[in-house]
Amino acid sequence: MATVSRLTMPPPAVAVDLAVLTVRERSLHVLVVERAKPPYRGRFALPGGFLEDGEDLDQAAHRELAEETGLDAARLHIHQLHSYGAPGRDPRGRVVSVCYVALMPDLPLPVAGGDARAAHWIPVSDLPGTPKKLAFDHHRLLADAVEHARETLSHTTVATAFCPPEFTIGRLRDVYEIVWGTRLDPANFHRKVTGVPDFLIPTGGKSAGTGGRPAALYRAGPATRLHPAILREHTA
Amino acid sequence: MATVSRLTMPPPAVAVDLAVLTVRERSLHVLVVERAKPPYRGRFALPGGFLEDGEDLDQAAHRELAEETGLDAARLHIHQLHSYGAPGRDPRGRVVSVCYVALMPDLPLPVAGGDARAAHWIPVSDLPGTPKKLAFDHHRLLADAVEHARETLSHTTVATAFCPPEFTIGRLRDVYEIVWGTRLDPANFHRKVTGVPDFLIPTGGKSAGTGGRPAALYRAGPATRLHPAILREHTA
DNA sequence: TAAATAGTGTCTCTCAGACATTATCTT
DNA sequence: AAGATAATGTCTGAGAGACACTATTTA
Repeated sequence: MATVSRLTMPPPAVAVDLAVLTVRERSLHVLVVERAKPPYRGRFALPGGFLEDGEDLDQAAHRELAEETGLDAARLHIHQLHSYGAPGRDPRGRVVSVCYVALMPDLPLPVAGGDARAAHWIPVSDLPGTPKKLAFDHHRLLADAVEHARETLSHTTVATAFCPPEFTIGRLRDVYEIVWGTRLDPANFHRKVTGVPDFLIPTGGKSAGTGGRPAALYRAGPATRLHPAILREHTA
Repeated sequence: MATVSRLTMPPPAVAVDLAVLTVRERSLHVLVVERAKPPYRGRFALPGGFLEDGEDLDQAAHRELAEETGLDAARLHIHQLHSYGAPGRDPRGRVVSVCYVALMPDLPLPVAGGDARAAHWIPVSDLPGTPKKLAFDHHRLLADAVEHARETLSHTTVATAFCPPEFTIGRLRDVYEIVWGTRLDPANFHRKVTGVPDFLIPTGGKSAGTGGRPAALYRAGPATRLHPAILREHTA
């Protein structure tokens, strides 16, 4: 029965979209591209594209990320999040989108041209208020991605994905504070993150002049889970 | 470019598959159906089917669950988990499957016939050892679903989805012990779950004779999150 | 010098784990 | 009675939050 209807209906297209997040200028930003063609011509959209032949979903996500940003996607933290298939979510026809979240440090974007379309960082905080800045239902995809990132920070080590290869504990704390929109006690945060085995590996270096005592530099260690979690709510 | 290749390749079909889990006979079970047609004819598979026209993914999951089990899916805990699109995962051609997890109490299954195919509960513990009892890559889907269920128990209230409308704290503890494969201290568990606001609502009733002191009956309250979590590992 | 950031020490409160004790049923 | 399960009480250790205090830089 399902097979019959599959043969008699126009089959849905499968797309892969990416919510690429970074922390810059003290706020969470998302990577968007300006659409060159209808529908939603000229509007911002999450980067993405249709699944190609012989390609797994994860491969498609990596390919799209490389095409849109010119970055080596293999080194980024990228994870499948959710699929969206509401009828009418794409005016061209039936499209099921598999959404991926990617977290990356604040790197310069390649200029538009070649494979890469014009890509921009826009602050996520601008979005909740503004009415439908993004094409399709990408507003919803982004909201889900941000919420997932927020929750994931507390019990995993992915916050380091927002940081450059070497960073201070203060920069790591900035990530938590900016993504969560809260303030964390510097002393307790320091004690917490340095107490998790294999989370932060000291490199021996010291940070340069930032108007305070130089901080020790760390790189991300092999740990992926935080036990116990770093709590976001003070209400326990 | 993505659009071009989409027009020149056979478009993938989109399917929805369900890992329906329950706790019965002191082990975690999954609902499987016997395949009536090739491929994998006669083998067990997770219930599922192709997305129909004008249907959202969640709707398709609910429809499939109702068709396969005859149950009112609206009252069950059902949640999208992950999508799978590896080339070759279905010998008939390109199929992208969106997998859902459903948790339900141990209810009688409708007999085969009508829309419903022959459905069976099989214990999940039988699967890791046995080589490829399930059709397609449903082994992987099931493993991911079970792992998700295990992790979700610790920080949400979904364990009550495995219980009948009224249950004792001992039955709830059974759920945790069976799904996690561990033993939990009855006294500490009781103190923990009764201390979470809006998790368990006393109904005033008492359990019948089970060879011990009658236990108070509860129903699931409106709480969805557990703060702090119920820990599965004793290693902190 | 003041201001800013890094890092350590300490106190308290919450809570998980261990386990003793009491309560109430079935056999 | 004995055994089983339910529920409460108590102690201890781990850890989060609050915050005082020291250390080391820039302006």
